[in-house]
Amino acid sequence: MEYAFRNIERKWQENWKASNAYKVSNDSTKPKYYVLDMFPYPSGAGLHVGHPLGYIASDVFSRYKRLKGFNVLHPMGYDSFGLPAEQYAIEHGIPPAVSTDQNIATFRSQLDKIGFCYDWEREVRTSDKEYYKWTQWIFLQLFDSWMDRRQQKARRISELMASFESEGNASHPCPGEKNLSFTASAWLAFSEKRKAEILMHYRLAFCGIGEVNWCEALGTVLANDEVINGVSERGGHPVVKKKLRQWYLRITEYAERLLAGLQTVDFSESMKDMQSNWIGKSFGAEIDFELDLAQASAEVSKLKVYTTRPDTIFGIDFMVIAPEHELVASITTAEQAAAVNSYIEYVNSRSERERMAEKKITGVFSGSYCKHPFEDRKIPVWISEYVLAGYGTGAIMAVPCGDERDFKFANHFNIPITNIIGSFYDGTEANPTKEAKLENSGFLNGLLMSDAIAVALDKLEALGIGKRHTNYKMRDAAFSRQRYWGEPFPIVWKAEVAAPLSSSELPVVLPPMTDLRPGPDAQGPLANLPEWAAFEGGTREVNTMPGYAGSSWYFLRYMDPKNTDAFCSREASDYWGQVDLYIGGTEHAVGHLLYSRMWTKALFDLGYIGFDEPFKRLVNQGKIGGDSRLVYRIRGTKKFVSAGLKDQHETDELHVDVSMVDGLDLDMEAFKQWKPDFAEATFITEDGVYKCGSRLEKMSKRYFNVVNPDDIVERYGADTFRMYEMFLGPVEQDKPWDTKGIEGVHRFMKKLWRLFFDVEKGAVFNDIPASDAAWKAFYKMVKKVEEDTARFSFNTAVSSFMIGVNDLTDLHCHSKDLLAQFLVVLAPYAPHIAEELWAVLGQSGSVLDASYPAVEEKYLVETSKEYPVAINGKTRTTLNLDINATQADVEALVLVDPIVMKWLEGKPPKKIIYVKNKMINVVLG
RNA sequence: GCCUCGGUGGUGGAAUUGGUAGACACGCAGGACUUAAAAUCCUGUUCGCCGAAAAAGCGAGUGCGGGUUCGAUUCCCGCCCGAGGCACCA
Repeated sequence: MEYAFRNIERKWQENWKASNAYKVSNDSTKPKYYVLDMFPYPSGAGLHVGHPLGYIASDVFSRYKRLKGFNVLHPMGYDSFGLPAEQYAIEHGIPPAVSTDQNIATFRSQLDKIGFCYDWEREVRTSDKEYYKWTQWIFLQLFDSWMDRRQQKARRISELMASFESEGNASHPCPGEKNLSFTASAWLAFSEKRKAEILMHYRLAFCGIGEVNWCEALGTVLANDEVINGVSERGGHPVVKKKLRQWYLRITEYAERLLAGLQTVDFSESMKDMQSNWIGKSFGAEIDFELDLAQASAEVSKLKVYTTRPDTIFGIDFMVIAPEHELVASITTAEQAAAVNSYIEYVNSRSERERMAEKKITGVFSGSYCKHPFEDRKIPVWISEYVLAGYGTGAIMAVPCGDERDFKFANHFNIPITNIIGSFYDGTEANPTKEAKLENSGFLNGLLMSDAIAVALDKLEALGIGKRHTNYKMRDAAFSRQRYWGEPFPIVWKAEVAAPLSSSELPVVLPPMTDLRPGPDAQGPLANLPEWAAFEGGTREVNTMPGYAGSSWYFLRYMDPKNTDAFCSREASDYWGQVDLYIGGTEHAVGHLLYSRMWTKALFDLGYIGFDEPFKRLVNQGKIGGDSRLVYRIRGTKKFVSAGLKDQHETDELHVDVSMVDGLDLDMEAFKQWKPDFAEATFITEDGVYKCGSRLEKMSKRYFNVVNPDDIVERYGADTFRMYEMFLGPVEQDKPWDTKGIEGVHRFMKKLWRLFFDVEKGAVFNDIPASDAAWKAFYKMVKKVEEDTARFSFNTAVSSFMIGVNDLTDLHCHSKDLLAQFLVVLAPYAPHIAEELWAVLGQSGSVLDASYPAVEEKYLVETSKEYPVAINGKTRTTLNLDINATQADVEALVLVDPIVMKWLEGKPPKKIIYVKNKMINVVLG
């Protein structure tokens, strides 16, 4: 009987489906464990072999946990709103809902073939109205909340209003408009519209004005990476910045908690670093400098800068403000007006990307000066794009001797540099040290810079010209898109006031549309449906929510996916709690992970869930790269030259389909038939073989290096595929796909099969008790596999299985009692073959619910060990010793060992080091 | 520039706390079975030296240069290279 994996896998997949083997109950006496994969966007391209890597790892782990007695939640769904479906609709006239359904069907069939243990009854789709009803509902909760900074907790808007009515906003400074301050009586006197405006400045989901990349020709808003050199990627049309009404999430109010929460979760250090760098907390001061405006208007008198180094205040040689700074116009003098205007024009012509990417030094003098607060000197105010409007106050005090960018700027524009750090500054580059003793620094003279920071801050605060300030790099998250294929907002505009719908009016269903042209005035396609937009005497919000809306809370919906009364019952979320293990790629490091952490915190604050970090442990799977194959065409000809000879010609490199190449050898006939262009190709070969070049790169259709898991499963089976993906290397590491290597794993599967069946003899398993040696080999394997699985070292676990099967084969072990237990250990990795053989052995029930074998240590006890004997650290021989040998025993034996004696040359050793269970080292004199 | 991760045979990788470097595989070479192929099995496979060969031995060896240690892929210092992320972030 042969290993007929196709039949076996089909049979058990149907069987498990029929018996609801993967159904998970919220009602269980077992301890819970929640294993989550980052759900996929169902793209039209389907899955390639790189996608399932993380899914397989989480599946193995889920099955392992189940065997260890846990009630395991392991769901799957689709992040099915998104731009590609909308783009596809525009290009092919197929509505996003239709193409999305098709894509999901493809994904599902691909996933099913791999034999995952998902409970599909819990599937979620973010584009399903029963799902996005709750996305909208959560949005309403955020809209109806504000951050109480004193309590560091979100509270209801009604409580804020109550506080305004009794004491104005003195206790709760406005996050949206920093200088806003009013009394209780002033609040009561405000118009309803003004009140709404003020509240909007507090809400966690709020509406404001933001700049977008607007392309007139396409009539649409573009993402940063769709804009190249100031023109659209598609079509090359000009792109300008346009101010638009946009929705935002006030994630900045959670900056501190998002930072603090990182201490409580088990993410990789690099992941935590990425998030804290994104949040970008820094301590410093906001300092007001008095403007010395000789000729400009007197309306403005101060320039506020943010600095992390107030200790360097005496080293200021100039000020720089961002080109977008609100003071630009008022501080520009008449003489400088022309220069400033042309500079601003130049800056406007540059995309954000360009401004950030280039190292070019540009800027212009405004003509105005500031007064130094402690010295009698005037400081010129410059305008330059290296200062960003959105960070700090959009203005800096430049200290060229201590800051590299300031130094380069000063050099470029010949601004004299003041040295406040003596020999620490050599005149050729800035030195950002904090270790120097200050000079030329008035009251700070002689102080160590790191100490001077506090002294300077105290003085500035005492004089009322500056104050300590904690700054965050992170900005509020834009939450609206001028697109169609996303969640509609549950908001109706009435007399320019945003009115939330009530929960009972949800969901606001996305109306079907076939023509997805943008609406007028930079609005999304929904603006083209005035009859839909008109609602209750107002106009619906026609923007939609961004891709990350639905994915910010989906892990909660899996807990209670059918609930029609709540996004998830408190009972369900209390039972399942945090995601114990979250597996996904690093590309979501700052986006999705920060947003979902914020939503979780908000829902926690409002009392809807009992935990404020969603993911207890995060594992980032690496990417599987494609191994591309390249051919080299001699320029201007139809001649292709083999890789080894290509340097002798001027060639163009072309990707060829990896399926036409065996190793590096090109199938030349297949190549000629591949595309009409190549029909007449001729080849310069190396001994008759055309060798392709190779390159590791992203798996992508355009490189012809995509490998479809369906093909692999068809050829080798799901179990082999699963084990091979795990065998490839550590899950967290990027690695190339090499289809050839799968043979080894497949051979392992067949070898395993032969422990049960012989091609000629049929069944060979028997009731003969397994030998101690067999048990020893088995338990050694179990121990290793279990340890490795627990620490996500799946590749070494697979190799332990191989060693185990090799050992049992050598020992001719076919004992049923041992083999049955083997199958349990194997089941998480290769569930189909395990279930089949489990049934073959006549075991009761399903292997999925068997109990995991406990390692019997008695078989693993060693009485002796083969010790390596090193001379001066270099292993020269081995010595078999009793496990309890003492130092004296060892020395006696070592000294009579012929090899050791040879090295000693009759002299006594300086020292003999014996580390029990490890090694012996003889140190020569 | 900054942050993070990495660099080990022809290839993927192993070595969990400083203790036999190269597990397990792929590939390759040779062999067995076969008319042949597939499948399967066996042997070898870090490099160099010595040898007809085998055995044994010697030397080198985990990106490079130092250091700590009886002993370093592992720890420390200084470099080089690669991948990913962030970025005129004050």
